[in-house]
Amino acid sequence: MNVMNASPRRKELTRLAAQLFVQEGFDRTTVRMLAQGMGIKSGSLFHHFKDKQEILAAVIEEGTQNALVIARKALDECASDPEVRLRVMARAHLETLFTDRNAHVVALFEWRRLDPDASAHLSHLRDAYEALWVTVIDDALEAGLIHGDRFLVSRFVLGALNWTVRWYDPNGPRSPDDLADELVAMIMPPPA
Amino acid sequence: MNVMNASPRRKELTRLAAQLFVQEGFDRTTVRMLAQGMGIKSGSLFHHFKDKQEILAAVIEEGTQNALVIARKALDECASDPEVRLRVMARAHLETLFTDRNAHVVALFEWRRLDPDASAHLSHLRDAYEALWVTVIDDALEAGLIHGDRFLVSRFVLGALNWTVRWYDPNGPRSPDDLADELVAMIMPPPA
DNA sequence: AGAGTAACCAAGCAAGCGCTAGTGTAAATA
DNA sequence: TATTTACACTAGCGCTTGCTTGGTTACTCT
Repeated sequence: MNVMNASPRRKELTRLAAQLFVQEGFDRTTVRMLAQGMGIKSGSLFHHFKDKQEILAAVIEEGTQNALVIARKALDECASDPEVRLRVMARAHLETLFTDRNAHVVALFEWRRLDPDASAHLSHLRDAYEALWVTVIDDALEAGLIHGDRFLVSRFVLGALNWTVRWYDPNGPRSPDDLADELVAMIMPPPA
Repeated sequence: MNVMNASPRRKELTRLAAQLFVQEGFDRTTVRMLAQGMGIKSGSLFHHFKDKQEILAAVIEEGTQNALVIARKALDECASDPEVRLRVMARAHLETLFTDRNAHVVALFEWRRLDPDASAHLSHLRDAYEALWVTVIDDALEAGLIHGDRFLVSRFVLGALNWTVRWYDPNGPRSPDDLADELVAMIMPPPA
């Protein structure tokens, strides 16, 4: 097997696996389907990945890592105004969600299929991401932009955003940024 | 096989199936696991259900039907004030979500596993339920309680509510009604 | 030219899967 | 009393699953 690293071939296979996992779900995606999509035979898969579980972990890891990087960058680049930061964070969330859609859908809906080791490792990444959200929400609360319990507000906002993958049509009239702005507007009192 | 009706035994088995589907996921739940949980042999399962698919459909149907009944009743019994109706609808949503938790989690996360026929049939139930939401949201918008696009607002609110099954702990300090009130407060301007 | 290595293939094993066929039995119905 | 019905059993068929084994090809580096 390949020594756990991120060979270019392995990255390629991971992207394709993400797509199949979204289409069929992890459990229904057989190693034979994966292999066929990749243009190789099923046995050859295990040269790149130790087992099927590891493919799932690779997909989720990439998605979560990207989300973290993009969110951090977006926050670094924007002004320190709490309202701007809230809007930027929401936009960044939807941006990753839809540019890296497959990986994120897998992360959201197939997380339970991870074995305990992989889950523990990836939980740290996800916690780091959610910590970003909490600071942004805290600032917005302190500035009086929004109101409510910090814990609940962040859960509700993340829920509303994550659920978009269930109904949002990227080919429709609205852009992800549009969506983000509408959500922020919904939880803020109307402009004076 | 039992003639498609809802015998008491079948209801009992359906409830147990819901629990296993939540614990393991539909695909990973084998007919042998179901049978064992029910205290019978795997072959005997097919006296009550035509096939595994039909068990899934039964679970989802019961959950969705209950949600519709409870929401209609709650709306019938409350005043016509848009704010009250919004709050009542949110409370009813979380009430079904957590009293009938297993069935609803299955409905939310295993819907894709339904075959086309069952899906088409159950879609009508779900659409009827969502139609209730849209009227409530419309009234709240018209009364100026909340603001935004009717379509987006209802999606965001439902997303935030549905996502609660991912993090809410019924044994924690907060009641579902509490949660519902907080969500409504979050999207409404603070009391004058 | 020779050694090393990454990528692949053909073949198939052991286990587990959904589901069927045929039978037994106790209670309800005629 | 005779018949039906509801529910359960045993046994296993046919198929798919994740994964392994042993070997081959093509390329790179010395």
